[in-house]
Amino acid sequence: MVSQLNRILDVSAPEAARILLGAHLTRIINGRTVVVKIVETEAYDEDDEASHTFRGMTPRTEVMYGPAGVAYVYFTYGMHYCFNIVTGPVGRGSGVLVRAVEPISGFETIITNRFPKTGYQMTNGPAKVCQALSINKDLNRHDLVLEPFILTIKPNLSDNDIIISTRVGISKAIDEPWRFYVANNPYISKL
DNA sequence: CCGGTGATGCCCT
DNA sequence: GGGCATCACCGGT
Repeated sequence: MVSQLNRILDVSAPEAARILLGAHLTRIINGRTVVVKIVETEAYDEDDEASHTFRGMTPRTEVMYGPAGVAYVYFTYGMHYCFNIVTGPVGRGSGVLVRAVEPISGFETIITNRFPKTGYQMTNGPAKVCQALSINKDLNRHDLVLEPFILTIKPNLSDNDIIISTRVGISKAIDEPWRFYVANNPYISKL
């Protein structure tokens, strides 16, 4: 079945990374609702050396080859999760890493999940986002039109409000301009 | 304020 | 067995 979300994100990873800026994520945790706005993204595509899909499909990356609008959650550095949104057509191993979000509501839950961090430090990094929203391996392959984790696309930001730069924390394809973030937003992971 | 580094487990070669 | 789409802390400035 093809959802509206599925259709909107059935584009290249960099295009999807732009579209996803400003989108909302609604996460229901123990009956409490948390809403955040996506403010920083990175695109990863299968002909991209830095992508998990660069060397082809594996059990871990199979989800990235599936329909757009599904969550790809992976575990890294022995202690952190990162959350991606699958993009592109079925058969294309591509996705967008959510690197930073701005809390919109449900502050108490976020504060609890990120204690003792406060303010911008709560959600200005990909693993921090996962901790704040209680995202772990259980949400891998989750369809983001369904509770308890829903993605809502918002009207595109104007180009003036989007900064493009190189990606963070990778050692290959370090010059590709596939990181996107909202201009002047204090939750950005780094300048 | 900034750079270096330890923590810690899973995936893939 | 190497390396990792990270984070927080520590020490020197």
